Amino acid sequence: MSTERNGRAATLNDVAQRARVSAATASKALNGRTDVAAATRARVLAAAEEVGFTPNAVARGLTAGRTSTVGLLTSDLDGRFVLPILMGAEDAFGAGRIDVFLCDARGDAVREQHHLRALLSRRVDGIIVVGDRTDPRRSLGRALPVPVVYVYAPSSDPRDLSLTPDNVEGGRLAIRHLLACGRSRIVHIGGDPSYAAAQDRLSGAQEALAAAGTAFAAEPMLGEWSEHWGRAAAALLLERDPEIDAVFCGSDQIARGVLDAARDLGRDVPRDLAVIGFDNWTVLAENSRPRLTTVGVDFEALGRTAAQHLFHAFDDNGIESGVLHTPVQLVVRGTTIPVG
Amino acid sequence: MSTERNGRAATLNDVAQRARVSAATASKALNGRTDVAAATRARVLAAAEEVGFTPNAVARGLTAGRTSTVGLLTSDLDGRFVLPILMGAEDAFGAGRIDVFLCDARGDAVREQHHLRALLSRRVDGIIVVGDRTDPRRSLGRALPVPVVYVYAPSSDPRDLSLTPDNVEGGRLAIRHLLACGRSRIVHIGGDPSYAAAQDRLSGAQEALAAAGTAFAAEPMLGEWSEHWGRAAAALLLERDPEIDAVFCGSDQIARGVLDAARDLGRDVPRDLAVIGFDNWTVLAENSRPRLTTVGVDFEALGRTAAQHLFHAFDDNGIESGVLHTPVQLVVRGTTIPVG
DNA sequence: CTGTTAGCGCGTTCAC
DNA sequence: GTGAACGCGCTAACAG
Repeated sequence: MSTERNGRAATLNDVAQRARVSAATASKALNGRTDVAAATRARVLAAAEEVGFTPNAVARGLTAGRTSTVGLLTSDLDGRFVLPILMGAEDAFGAGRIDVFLCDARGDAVREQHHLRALLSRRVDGIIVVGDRTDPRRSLGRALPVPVVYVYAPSSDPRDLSLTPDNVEGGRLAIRHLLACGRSRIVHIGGDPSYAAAQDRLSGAQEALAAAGTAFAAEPMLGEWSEHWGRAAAALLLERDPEIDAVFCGSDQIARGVLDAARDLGRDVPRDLAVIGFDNWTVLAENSRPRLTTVGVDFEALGRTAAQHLFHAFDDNGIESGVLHTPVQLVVRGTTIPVG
Repeated sequence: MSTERNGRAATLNDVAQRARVSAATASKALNGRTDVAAATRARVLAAAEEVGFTPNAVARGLTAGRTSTVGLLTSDLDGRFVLPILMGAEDAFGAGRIDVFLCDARGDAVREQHHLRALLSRRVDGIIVVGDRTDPRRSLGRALPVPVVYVYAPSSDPRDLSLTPDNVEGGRLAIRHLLACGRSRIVHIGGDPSYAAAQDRLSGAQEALAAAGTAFAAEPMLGEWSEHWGRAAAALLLERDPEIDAVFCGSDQIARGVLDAARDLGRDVPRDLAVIGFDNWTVLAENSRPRLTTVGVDFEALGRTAAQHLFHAFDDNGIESGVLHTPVQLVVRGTTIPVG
C-alpha cells in the first residue's frame, strides 16, 4: 500500500518530478480538475502510484483553512454513549472525509479546558461535546471560533445548540405501553433523584397516568442507578402491595434488579407482573429472562444529527440555537408481553 | 478564553505586530526560548493574551514533520475495550500533548484501509490497532511510515508488536483461586469455541488443574458469550452432577447466567457453589448477587503500555517485535468467598 | 493546457 | 537580543 522512500514520505514534488510536470499540474491532475490533458493526468497518476504518494492533509489543511477534522470532547466515563455517537457522526460525515479527535475529560473541568485548547490549536472545524447525564452543563462559551454541538448533556446556555433525548416522552411511552397491556396498578422505581433523567422520566410517566385519569399505585421510589437498588426497592414494594401488576424502571440496570426480586417472590413476568426498563442497554436487556422491554435512545442517530448540524454550520458559519429533544423508542421484548 | 478576531483566528504575526516585534521574536518568546529579553517576552505574552492567540498546530506540524497525533484504529463494536485503552494512552502521552484520532472500522477490512490511508494522510506519528477478540488479525503491513502497536487482537505477523492479555494465565489464576478455596469438583462453562480467548482460558485452567494433579469434574462446555448460554449450561451440569462445587466461567456474562441458574436450583453461592467469571466487566460483576469474583484485564494499562512503546518509537524510529502477553488480575468478590 | 509565483502559519537558521 | 530570510507541502491565481 503506501510505502515510504528514503525514510521520508513521498511529496507532491516527488510525483511531479517523476512525471516531468510542475507541482501545480500534478496537484490538479491528482485532484480531478478538468483543466489537464488526459495523457498528463495518466502520467501523474502513474507516478503517484509508483512512489506511493499519500497527500499530506496537514499541508492541505494549512492552505485550505479547514482541516476536515472535528473534536469529540467527552466525559462519558464508561463509554456507553460516546462510541455509538462517534459512529453516527462518522457515517453522517461520510467515512474518511472527516476524522475525529476523541478527548476524554473525565468529568474534570480543567482537563476539559486543556483538551479544548488543544482542539482549537489543531484547528478542528467543529466540536461535539458529549456528557454522561442529561443535566445542563456549563457552556464552553460563545467566543469559540468553531461551531459546537452539545449531545446528551445539553448546554445551560440556550444560545448553544444541544441535542438531548426526550426523557419525558420516554416516560410517557413506557406508561402508555403498560396501560395498553392492561395494567392498572403501576409503580415506579427510578434512579438517582439528583439526575434530570430520573426526574424527567418520572414526570413523563406521571403525566401519561394523569392523562389516563389514574396515578401510580404507590409513591415513586428514586434511589440509584443500580441493580441492587432495583432489587431492594422491588422487594419492598411487592411485599407491601401484592396487587402491583407493573413496574416502570428508570434504567435497565434497575429493571434487572426488579426481575431478580420478582423471581425470588415467585412472581411470573410478564403474566403477574410487567416490567419495563430504560436505555436499551443491549447487554442487559437482551440477556434478561425474559428479555427486557425498554425505552431506548438511538445514540447513532444522535451522532448523525450532531454531525449534520456541524456540517451545515461549516458552510453557513452559523448554527441553530436551543435544546432539541430527540425521539426515544419503545423496544418491546418479553417482560411486558409474552414473546417467543 | 480563546477569542477570534475579524472572524479569523489570531496568528503569530498579529501577536508580533501588536507587541512591535518580529514574528521570529514572538515565536521565541512564546516558546520559552532563553535568548529573548524579559521585557520583550512580557510584551509578547500580553499581546498574545489580548488577541486570544492559539498557536496553529497544523502549521507547526507541517514544519516539524511530526504532528503529535496518533491514530486509534478499532473494530471494537461495543466499545468495551477501546475507551479505557484510549484513556490509558492519553495518560501515558501526557494529557493534551498528543491527541488521538479514533476511527471505527466496524470489522470491515475495506473501511479499515480507508481509515488507514486517512490517518497516514494526516501524518499521525503512530497507530494503535485495537481488535475485539484475541485471535491474531491480519497485519497492516510492514511498509508503513509510522510505528504501529496492536492491542488486544495481536497481529499475525510476528515482526509487528502486539499487546494481548494473558488469557492462559487468567485461566490458571482462576483455577488456583478455586483450589485455594478448597474446591475439588470444578467445571468449566466457556464462550464461543471459535475464539482464541475461549480456548486460552480453558487451556490455562486445564494446565493448573493438571499441575495440582486433578482435572475438571466434567467435560468443559464451550458455547457462546451470553448469559443465556451460562444459564442453560449450568442448569444441565448442576442437575447432572449435584456434587459440583465450583464453576469457572469464560466471561462475566456467562457467570451471571450461572448465578441465575444456581439460584433457581436452590444452590447457595458461594457456600455450596463457587463461581468465577472473566473480564471484570463492572456493570455485570459489581451488580450480581453476590458480587462476582472474576479475572480482569486492565485495559487502561494496556493503553498506557501501547502509548509508551509508540512514544519510545517516535525517537528511536524502531519498535520491538513479538506478542507481549500482559498480566491479568484476580478480583475477589463474593461468589468464591463469603464477603461483606 | 501548463508552469510560475505567492502564500497559508510557524520555527529555525544566521546575520546584525 | 532581535529580525530577515527560508522552507515545510500544497493549492489558488494568474501568465503564458
